[in-house]
Amino acid sequence: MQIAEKIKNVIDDALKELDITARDILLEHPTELSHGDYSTSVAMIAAKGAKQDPRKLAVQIVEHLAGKEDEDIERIEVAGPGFINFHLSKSFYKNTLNEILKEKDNFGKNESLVGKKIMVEYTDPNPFKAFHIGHLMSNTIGESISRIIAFSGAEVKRANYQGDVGPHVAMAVWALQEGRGSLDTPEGLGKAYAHGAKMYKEGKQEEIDAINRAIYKQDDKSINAIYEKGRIVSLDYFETLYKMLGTTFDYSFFESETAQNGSEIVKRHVGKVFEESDGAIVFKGEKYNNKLHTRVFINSQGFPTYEAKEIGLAYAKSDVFDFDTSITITGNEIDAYFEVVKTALGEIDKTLAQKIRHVSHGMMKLPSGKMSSRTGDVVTAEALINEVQKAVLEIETEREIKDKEKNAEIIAIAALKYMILRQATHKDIIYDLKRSLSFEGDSGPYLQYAYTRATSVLEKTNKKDIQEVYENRKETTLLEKHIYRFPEVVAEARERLEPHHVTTYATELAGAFNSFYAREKIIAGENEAYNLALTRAVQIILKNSLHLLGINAPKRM
RNA sequence: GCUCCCGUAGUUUAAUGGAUAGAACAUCGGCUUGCGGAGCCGACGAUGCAGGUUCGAUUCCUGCCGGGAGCACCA
Repeated sequence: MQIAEKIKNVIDDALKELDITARDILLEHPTELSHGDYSTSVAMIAAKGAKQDPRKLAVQIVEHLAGKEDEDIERIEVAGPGFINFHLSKSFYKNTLNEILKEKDNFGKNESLVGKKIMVEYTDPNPFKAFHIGHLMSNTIGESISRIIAFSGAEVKRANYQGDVGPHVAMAVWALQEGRGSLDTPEGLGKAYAHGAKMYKEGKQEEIDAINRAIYKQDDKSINAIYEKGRIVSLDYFETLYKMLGTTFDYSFFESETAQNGSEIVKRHVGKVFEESDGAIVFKGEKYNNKLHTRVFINSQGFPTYEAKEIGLAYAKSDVFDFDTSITITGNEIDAYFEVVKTALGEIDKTLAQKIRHVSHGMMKLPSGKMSSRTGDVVTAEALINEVQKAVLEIETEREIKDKEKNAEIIAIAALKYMILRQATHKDIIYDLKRSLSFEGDSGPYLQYAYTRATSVLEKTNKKDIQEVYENRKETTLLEKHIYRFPEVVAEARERLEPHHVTTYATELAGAFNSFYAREKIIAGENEAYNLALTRAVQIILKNSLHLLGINAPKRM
């Protein structure tokens, strides 16, 4: 049984003996470590209903808890205005340590999602356009969420949805026909797109619309040739990025595939769900919810918009994988549209709509101003990675590392992913170049560094894989108060779909380990066996944490 | 104008309604026998404003101020 659950049961028993009813017993970790490992405020909450002094009630509860201390719970006491604090015992710490040593890569897993099928859709870059920081955010967050729910036992399928048809593609193809940009490289395509987007506004709308039509219909050989080649160049390029970032998709969906079915479904429901307006087919969201607004699903030219394609996508997904939940990860700029689409889908297929969940993340902002792939004023993910990698290589010059380039790339990606995963996902990130090139303090490299240190210590002994520890230390360390909490952190990150809980925890653990490392002599010290076991436990948990964040844990750096 | 999101040290941020609001960067002051200084220890420093609910509010509610995003044929 988990210790938190055990403590709750003990409290529950005492409350029953006192004939006090409490709906939920809230257990928390006091911020102040001297206040113990767990704390509950039940007495203060119950005192209200019972019209008693909270502190006196807490004392009464503790009296009924007397004798319930066992090998795990060392001490229970009343503190402050009526908190009941639980201090765990050395044997609990030792047993947990042994559990970690035994579980290794599995430590922290839970079974709360066993049997559940979950599809996670993320990244969603558009062929012919740049893969920019926004896509890096979606990829980083989506990969981490996928791993966190897989750690909870779910069957996870990763999906990517790419916009390979639509006006943006037509703009690029038009510009390529004009000899702008280049069909051979992703940068060339990006330039073509930027030029086409500019010219669309400057009088070339009709020509570009004609190309858009031709791409949908696939009826023009020379356009098809440009389109096909550009599409492949983009997609191949994206694949190299996914490899670098550590993502393997199970499914790739394309707008060219969802467009037709989406259109047909929308058209079938005209009159009931959708209606015609100014030649377009729209959904009047405000009729269903006053927070929603009207959106065009099929435009007056007969083309499906993002909204109709999204309807097609929902069915395409459920055709290939009978999911219980489908999570889509996007920037929060589409929050309003997504709600409209979901509401419209709910009118068509309530069951399907209820399985769909949207997780939106904030925008990456540059101090210099807004990014726009339309004007070509973008920071691509690749350029960003290269820049950070260069800074890592400078630090690495004096180190003896096998493949410095690759190692620096791993560290650079860690730095960037950490920056994305360190805060609540819905908040905007202000990208600070100077900060992303600094690897001190809260950072991906800081976590990796703690991991390499632990690894290095263990490699110096012949006890890389410690099985069990028997003797406890005289004094418990701060580390022991951290390591047993990892499974709780994973559970919380999963419930809220918020990876930053893992990031924060891992950073605290790394900090505690670095302090421990500075203070204790680990090898050949007074508590060698126990300290080595603690080092091994930290190594295991940091590795598992980094895994959940989608960050590599190098042995050297 | 309407809708949604955000406002915490100089800066970037954390905190299931709980105790003295936790970190990091920057600034200032320290750390050689001990295993990786991308590290450690210390100092300074914060909840936008005004009400309300509560034993208790950064957290919930209302209003205001400030920032961002969205509001019909782009995604």
